[in-house]
Amino acid sequence: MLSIGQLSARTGVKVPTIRFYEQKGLMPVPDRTAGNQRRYCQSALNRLAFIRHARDLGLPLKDVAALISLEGATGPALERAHDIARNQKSRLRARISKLQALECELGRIATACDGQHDHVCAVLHAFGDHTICEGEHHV
Amino acid sequence: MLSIGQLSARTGVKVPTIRFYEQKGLMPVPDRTAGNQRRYCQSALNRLAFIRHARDLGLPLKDVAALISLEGATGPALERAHDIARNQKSRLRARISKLQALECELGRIATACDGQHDHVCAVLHAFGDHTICEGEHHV
DNA sequence: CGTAATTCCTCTAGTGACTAGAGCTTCAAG
DNA sequence: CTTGAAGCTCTAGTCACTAGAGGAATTACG
Repeated sequence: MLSIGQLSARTGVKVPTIRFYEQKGLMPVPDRTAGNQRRYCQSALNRLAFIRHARDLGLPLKDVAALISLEGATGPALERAHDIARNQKSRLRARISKLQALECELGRIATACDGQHDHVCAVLHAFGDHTICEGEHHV
Repeated sequence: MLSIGQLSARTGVKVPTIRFYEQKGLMPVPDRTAGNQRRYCQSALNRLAFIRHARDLGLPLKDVAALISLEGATGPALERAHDIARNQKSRLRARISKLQALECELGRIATACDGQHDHVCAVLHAFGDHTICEGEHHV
């Protein structure tokens, strides 16, 4: 049986975050000691790792909740899980290509000034001027 | 002189967002009609484009505010603008590489199940199991 | 067994960057 | 001059946490 602090230490998830997940219905309501402190078992550790992993992958909590509700399910209901994975993948891809365009532009901006600073800085101008951009980046 | 709605239409920034920027001190306090409605001139349009562009580049509002305060400045104070651009570029690069790793993994997850659903779905398992991952992705 | 340090509890409120809605007023077109 | 769109202020909600207050329980040490 783990205290919330031990659970936190083993998963890297902060203590208030664990309580927050419980409040949101993502973590099961744990047993309590006589003194009202939470005690967790192995399955809670697995659940928390699941949440953490899905969050690392960028899923919003409601998608995580949807996946949790599918745990142990079989049959066509599982299409939902695939949808979530596929959707997230395309969101991610769109995000990546946008960010790459922005990185490219930031590179241009960062080198736009010769460092002399004896004039109005080109960096500021570049931040302000969308029309300088070679590619589109307002997705 | 533009109404807030016209300014919104020309920049693609929503009306409540413009008011929000004003409240945060990013947009200058505009003139008002006798009936208390905001009226904007060209410089407000430029300012809003500046904010929007910097936001598109991922800068938080406080960095945008810092850049705005440097507008028209010359001399060594402008190092700050370069810092902001450089910092943002490296944040962005880190973010991109993390997202790429995640995309890769999501691809694996999305194809982890044969679509039969007559067993416990591998997608769910893959979401839960960090150890399957080939590369590290908890940056 | 006593006490001190640490961890835990609940609750509220704050973050960032908006977004939504209520309830009212003003403006522009016909 | 009326009507409907667009404007106003203000509050509250979103998401995913995070921080702090004020107090109770647990653990470690002597």
